[in-house]
Amino acid sequence: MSDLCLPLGLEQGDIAQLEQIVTTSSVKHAGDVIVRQGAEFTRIFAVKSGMCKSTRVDLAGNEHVQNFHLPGELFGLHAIYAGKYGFSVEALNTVVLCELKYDELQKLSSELPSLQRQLLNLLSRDLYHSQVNALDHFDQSAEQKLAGFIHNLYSRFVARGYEASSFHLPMSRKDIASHLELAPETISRLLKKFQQKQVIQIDNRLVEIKDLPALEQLVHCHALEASVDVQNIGKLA
Amino acid sequence: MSDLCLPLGLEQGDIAQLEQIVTTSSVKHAGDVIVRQGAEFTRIFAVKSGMCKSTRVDLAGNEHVQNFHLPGELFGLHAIYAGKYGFSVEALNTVVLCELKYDELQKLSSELPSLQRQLLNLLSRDLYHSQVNALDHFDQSAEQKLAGFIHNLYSRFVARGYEASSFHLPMSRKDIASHLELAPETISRLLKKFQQKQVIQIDNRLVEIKDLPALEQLVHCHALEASVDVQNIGKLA
DNA sequence: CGAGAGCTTGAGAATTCTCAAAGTACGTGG
DNA sequence: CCACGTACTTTGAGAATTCTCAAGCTCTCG
Repeated sequence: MSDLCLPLGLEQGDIAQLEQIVTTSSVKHAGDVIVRQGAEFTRIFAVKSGMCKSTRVDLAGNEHVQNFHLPGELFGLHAIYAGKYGFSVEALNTVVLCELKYDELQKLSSELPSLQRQLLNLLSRDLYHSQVNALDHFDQSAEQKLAGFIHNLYSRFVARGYEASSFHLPMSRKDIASHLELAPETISRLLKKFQQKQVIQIDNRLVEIKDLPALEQLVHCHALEASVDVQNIGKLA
Repeated sequence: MSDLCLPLGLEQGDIAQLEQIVTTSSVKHAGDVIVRQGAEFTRIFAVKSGMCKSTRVDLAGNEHVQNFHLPGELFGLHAIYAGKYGFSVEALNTVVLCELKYDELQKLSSELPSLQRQLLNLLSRDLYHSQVNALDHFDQSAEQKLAGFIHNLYSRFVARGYEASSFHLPMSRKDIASHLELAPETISRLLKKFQQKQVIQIDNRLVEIKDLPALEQLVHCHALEASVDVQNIGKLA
């Protein structure tokens, strides 16, 4: 449990101190707002189970889905600097959370060097992901983005030890579209296309990955497309 | 100078310690590589003068310009977690840099609470920018992106105390295009369009902002376009 | 002054979006 | 337990932005 909630890699005694001092748990249900954009920053959160989405209303008034938070993942670190949250966070299904008060966490970290190092590592990891992964998916086609999204979810489930060849998407097509900056219609069309290529099976919000190598090909290599299309002409016609 | 190189907001004595222990300076020239993608992480850098660009070769082998680094800005913090740099950094013109060895910085920060806090703040600030600003510019049109880019450069120059109503762009159109994920031809066409609208004056790589409110309108509001177009039909015909 | 990189301009092509309508799932109340 | 309403999803057709390719121009630097 401490592994889920605080993947901090601390020494045993330090973990105990951390949990006793700064951690509380809470349960949220689909649609519950956990954090409101612009609210004062007091806590960081860790997802123990369930899934959340972070959304932001931009300067032009449009809402964007920034990310989805899976079990074992943290959110809120971006708000340390500004002192307020840059996103709203909402539960997509039933979610169990850890909450850590940042002021207590910071105080404790000045006493525990391993905690301090770990905090810097966590921030840096988020920074790395947000700067590097963003670029890796930047100029991709809609097809590559969606394939990358499904594969990314798969990888994150696997990394947490879940058997993830099939999983539930608790978010709407519109949420996925907003996250990838595509139109919901495009998501629909591409999911169907992937299914026709036998790469995935999609039944409402349940995804099953039928051909992982093909999915990985879709992410990186546009060239696959033609050959798969040829293979499937017979089946579709 | 310490203000430029280390905008850390530390107490006086702490600044002195930091500078003496971990800081060295170096000068680079246009085209010099400062950091190579994938190289072992040892240092973070601060730009004292000049401009750099961070680039990354993605998994598909395409190079992207991640960001440009202006005087007073840091780079390298993303690499703490992975232990290696995710980007190559190259000087765009003559650049003076501060270099800080991270292991020494970390050691010092466990002795200086204000430095520790400041490190967390800096990481969080980068994270905030990379997560929030990325979203704010995500689904914008090419026009909004480019206007936003010019306005962002302007703001960063102003924040550092420069008189920035006109400034030099040391990067190529191709670099700008790559940074905004547009084609270089699109950059050319839009710069010309902005000039025709009398929003900026562009002469090769020198930009002059002629109408700041109009530029800000371009960033946020697509509606302006029509009216400006109408105003300029006479002039263009 | 010449060579090469960088920039501009044009025309046609392609991806993705928008709008509209029909179909489907889910939760609530009868 | 079924019926209904609402929200979500799918599908289609046409429209729009941005890209690609190609050619000519220009600036810089040796």
